[in-house]
Amino acid sequence: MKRQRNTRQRSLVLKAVQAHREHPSADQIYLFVRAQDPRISRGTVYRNLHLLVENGEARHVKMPDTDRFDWRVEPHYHLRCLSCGKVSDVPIPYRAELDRELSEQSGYQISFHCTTFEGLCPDCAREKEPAGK
Amino acid sequence: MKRQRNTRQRSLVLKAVQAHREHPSADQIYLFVRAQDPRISRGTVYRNLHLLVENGEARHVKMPDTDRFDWRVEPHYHLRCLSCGKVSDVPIPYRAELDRELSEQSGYQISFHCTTFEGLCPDCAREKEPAGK
DNA sequence: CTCTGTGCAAAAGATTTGCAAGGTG
DNA sequence: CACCTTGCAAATCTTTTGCACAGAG
Repeated sequence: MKRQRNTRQRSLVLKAVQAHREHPSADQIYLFVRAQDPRISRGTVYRNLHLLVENGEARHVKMPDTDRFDWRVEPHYHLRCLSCGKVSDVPIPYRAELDRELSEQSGYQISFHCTTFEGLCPDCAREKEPAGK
Repeated sequence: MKRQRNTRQRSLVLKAVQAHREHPSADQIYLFVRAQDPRISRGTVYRNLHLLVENGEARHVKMPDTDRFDWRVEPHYHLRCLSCGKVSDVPIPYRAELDRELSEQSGYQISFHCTTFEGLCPDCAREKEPAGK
């Protein structure tokens, strides 16, 4: 593995990821970090985000709109509001046995699985219901 | 709902989706259809793919690399090879009770969930193993 | 005829990359 | 001082869109 250096930019990006609980996008991280270092570039933020993910210090979460990043690295499921796009963690525990089960059935070496629930959050549901329609 | 017309391009796109079992990307569909109608444009293919999805005649599958389309519209899980990118259907049945369970726990109106397993397909696993690391 | 759909090309986003200069170990 | 990193800008890649014209009903 290539020897990595501790740069100011790198640690700013890591702190930014850890400071967010709302599963921020790369661009949100960029804007957040840039508030502390106006010279930082998007390229640097993207490069460092990928490094953090490779190092296991952050997690990459694929979402229909944009990719997001998560300070929680242990496997867990996500919940996304179809209306406002908000992403939250899901209280249902990760089912590792599914990976084993499918490995046997399919012959694949399954590493993990990602589950994302989609629906309306309470706020958005309230907004659409009342009118009765 | 707006009245839709039956155009040659539209049915070509639908047939193209139904002709594929490997979860093709929009661009693969475009190339496939263009072989039959060299004048068709990417815009038209994208527009028709979205219409088919809205009409419930095809399904949109989000993947880490590119979005893909699936002729099977009933809910089911997917399996993707981390090495070659191949996507297959998973024999494990869709668990609708999770949506109900999470709806109660979270207060969201959950519509559905997507699960994608990732790992090495038998071919790619064989390619990496033998040398014994 | 009327209005949806198409083709083309430009626009839009998000992310990646080449390169010279900078900064870390 | 070697070489990993950064900034900047240009390049990609995928998908979307504006508009005048074509064609389905």
